[in-house]
Amino acid sequence: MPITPAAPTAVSNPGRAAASEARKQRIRDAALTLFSQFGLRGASLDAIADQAGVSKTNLLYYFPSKEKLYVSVLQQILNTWLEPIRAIDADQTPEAAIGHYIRIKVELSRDHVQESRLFCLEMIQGAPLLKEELQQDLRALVEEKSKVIEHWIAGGKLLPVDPHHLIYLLWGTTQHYADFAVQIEAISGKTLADPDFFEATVDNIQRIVLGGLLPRQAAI
Amino acid sequence: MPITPAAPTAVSNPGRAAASEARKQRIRDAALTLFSQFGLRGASLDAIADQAGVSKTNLLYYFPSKEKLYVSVLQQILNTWLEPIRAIDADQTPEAAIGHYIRIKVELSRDHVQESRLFCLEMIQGAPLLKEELQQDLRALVEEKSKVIEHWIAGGKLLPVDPHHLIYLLWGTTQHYADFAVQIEAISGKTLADPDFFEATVDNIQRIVLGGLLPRQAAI
DNA sequence: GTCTATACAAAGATAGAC
DNA sequence: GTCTATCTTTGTATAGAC
Repeated sequence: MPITPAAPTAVSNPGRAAASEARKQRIRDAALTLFSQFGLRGASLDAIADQAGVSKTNLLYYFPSKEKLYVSVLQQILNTWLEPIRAIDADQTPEAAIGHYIRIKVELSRDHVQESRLFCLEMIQGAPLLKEELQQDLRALVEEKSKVIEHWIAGGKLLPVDPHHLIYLLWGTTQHYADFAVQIEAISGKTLADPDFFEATVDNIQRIVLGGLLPRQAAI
Repeated sequence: MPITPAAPTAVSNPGRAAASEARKQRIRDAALTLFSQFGLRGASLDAIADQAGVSKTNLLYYFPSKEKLYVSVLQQILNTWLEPIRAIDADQTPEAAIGHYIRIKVELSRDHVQESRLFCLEMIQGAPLLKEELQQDLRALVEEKSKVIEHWIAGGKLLPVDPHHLIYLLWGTTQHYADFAVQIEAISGKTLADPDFFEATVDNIQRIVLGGLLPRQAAI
């Protein structure tokens, strides 16, 4: 047994740093659960510490303040969050690229509900802690992908559409399944955890966005 | 001067009830502002009273507890919120009905940002105070309008689509402009208050949803 | 109806022992 | 690194005077 995770003794214990990081991650996970439900102010350190299985004092040893903890959680999310849009590439057909993007985003809504909700909460509050990064990184990323979409349109592969609004529609529509899951469950009686409902969700969004609702006329 | 709004004397003063209701409404408005930003727990009565221009004690005279106030605010929202979907009617063409619905909902996102956000917050938290009404009224309403959509599909006026998912797409997409306004402003530099941006938003959503993105083939 | 004063609990954060 | 005890602030709510 080379590693003793609970060893509280000396300084340069092998595995000590790892154990410390593991505990920090446990606290972040608990924080995500509570922040995503009640927001920064609404969640208490008491409740977070309880959920993480540590004492409040101990939590404050790892994260010196509530806000530091909150920022630390948000930071982790942003990385996950911008991944799918990065994958959009001019070499793909728009059908494949957008269809795939929809699927990936619905998967995110299924597998990372809490992240989606915390992100949403932060936006609703005016994103005081994320505004900078939105205006820098995200804006640049969207601009880059908008060019790809315009390239498709110029090549006649896509009907004319404002790329920004297309992106907003894709975001809004897919995130809705995470943020409003309660409403969806109240109405449809299903969640994305149900494989059939998941596939139906992806399929319907893809069909509406790509093909539209109105029957095609015979003429061009 | 038959009406003395500030008269603190007797009981059956004419205009007394009206003045009382006006003050209650001012408190509700202030509560909406703060609840929609920080949630039920995150908003303090102190801040709400301050925003409404009354003392905290006085606020508690009109609304005996924080939760009562919160519920009172939510109740008002729900009515506004279900209005647009009620207007959907089988006698319209689907193009007109859905096109109009999109416009109305984007108007809501422009004119009732705070309501949209508070509704979103409540959903994210699992809608503890609204779940009942969602499962009853809203579910029935959606079921009714889904029949209209299916009627259109059966008549060949609409391509086959699951009505529920269509409704979720319309909700998600339009509300996004209220709830994620900060993000949109960070990227596009515009808000729905800008008439051009408003029209572009309505137009693009309508075009994507009704017409789709892929160019029509020559054949049927 | 409105105010001052206050009770009482919860919550963030620190001090210091071990 | 972890714990107990404690300080301080904030926040909901009530009592009672005017």
